[in-house]
Amino acid sequence: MSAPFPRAFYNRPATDVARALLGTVLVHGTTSGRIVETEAYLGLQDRAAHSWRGITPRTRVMFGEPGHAYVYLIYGMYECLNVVAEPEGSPGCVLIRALEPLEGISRMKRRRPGARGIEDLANGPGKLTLALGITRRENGADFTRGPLTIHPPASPEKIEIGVSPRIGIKHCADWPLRFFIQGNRFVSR
DNA sequence: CAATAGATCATCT
DNA sequence: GATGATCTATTGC
Repeated sequence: MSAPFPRAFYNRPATDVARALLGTVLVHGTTSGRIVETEAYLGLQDRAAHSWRGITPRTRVMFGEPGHAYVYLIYGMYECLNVVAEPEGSPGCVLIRALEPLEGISRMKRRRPGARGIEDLANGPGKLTLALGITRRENGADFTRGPLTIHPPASPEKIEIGVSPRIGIKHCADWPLRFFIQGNRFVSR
């Protein structure tokens, strides 16, 4: 596997990072998956973003150095993984919404007993954190160092990027900030 | 198939 | 004290 992306990869607008992450490989321990769906959250202008009001204990990492993880608990039960983008002080981030499982599939199945097939293992933000064993312990982790890392695709590929409004939010519900690999069967519904 | 309810808690008002 | 960047099971056509 090639080296993780350098810090500079993450140091640009959240929408750019969201598109660039499609097709890349997220690795945690012995499990990995190809990122097939992302959403951008912009920060102060974006009322759907947790960081829109400014720094709080929870949103602190999003105002920090790019290339770190922001993991939070949603609805009291599930955790969601975000990649911090943009220069320090600018709180853009990217929610990872779906993965195509690559390595450690038997382990993922064990962590997700309800899943019917490979498609259901990580085709949603709460599912992929369970499948890869990512929890709030990983909040603030550095994607350039590990054990949680993101790598370029193993082989070059051309993908077609689909765009739509984001899922499950109330504010700014019509902003086209969700990106996915067109036609991929591991994208969430 | 589509719609809906329930689980469950950290975070912010 | 209200509110979610969700998922699953269940109900109703």
